[in-house]
Amino acid sequence: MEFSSLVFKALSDPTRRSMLERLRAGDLNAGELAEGLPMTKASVSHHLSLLKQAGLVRVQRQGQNQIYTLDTTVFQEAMQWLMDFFQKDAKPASRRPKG
Amino acid sequence: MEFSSLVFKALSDPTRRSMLERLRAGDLNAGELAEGLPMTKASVSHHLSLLKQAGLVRVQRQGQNQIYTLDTTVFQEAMQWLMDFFQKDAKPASRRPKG
DNA sequence: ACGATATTTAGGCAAACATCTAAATATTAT
DNA sequence: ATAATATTTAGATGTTTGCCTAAATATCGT
Repeated sequence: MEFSSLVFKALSDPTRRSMLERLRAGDLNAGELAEGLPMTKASVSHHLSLLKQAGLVRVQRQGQNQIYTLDTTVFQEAMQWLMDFFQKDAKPASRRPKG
Repeated sequence: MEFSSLVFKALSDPTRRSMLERLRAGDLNAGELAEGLPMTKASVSHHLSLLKQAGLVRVQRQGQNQIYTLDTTVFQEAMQWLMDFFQKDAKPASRRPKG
């Protein structure tokens, strides 16, 4: 699946957005991310997998825990796509390193 | 469905993103938006309906045609949500560069 | 009003999604 | 090696999505 589709699809679910928002305050492991959510840890794991696929989070094992961290690079790319809609004439898409 | 979910879900489909990108160059009617797309006009209409629901486009009849226009307000709101992930106001993430 | 054109709505179908339970994997402690 | 803990993966199920064809609606030109 296309990269942008993966990202926006990942962002289209309220559970996943809530997870991302909680990660703003600092890294959390899978169990912590599952706390307070009205679903099983298996389901949370599935959501995390989608966020990871989209590149919105990175994960790193620390003992028995998997620690999730925001990866803001992709946020920036999504933002850039949206921002382009405010430039009147430019041709769309085609991510390039700003030049 | 939640507003943000509607918006990101609308953006998560490549056909719909392509439509939005084409609308950047100027308003188009449904038929023009359907041109070159590998699907029926009925399917295009369905996509347009989702974009409209998300508030990403406005529509206005002109004779037999329905003219679609970008509505950048919602783009701005989505962008704001993404942008908040770069504000350092929250407690800084405890990230180790590598281990 | 009638027929042509533009577009949407309705009904149906296969694929994808969100969720669950159960089982598997990875790590730590004994 | 075994048990306990943390997390993911697999399999199942109901819902949603994206597409189609066929039918309905809206407008225009005659």
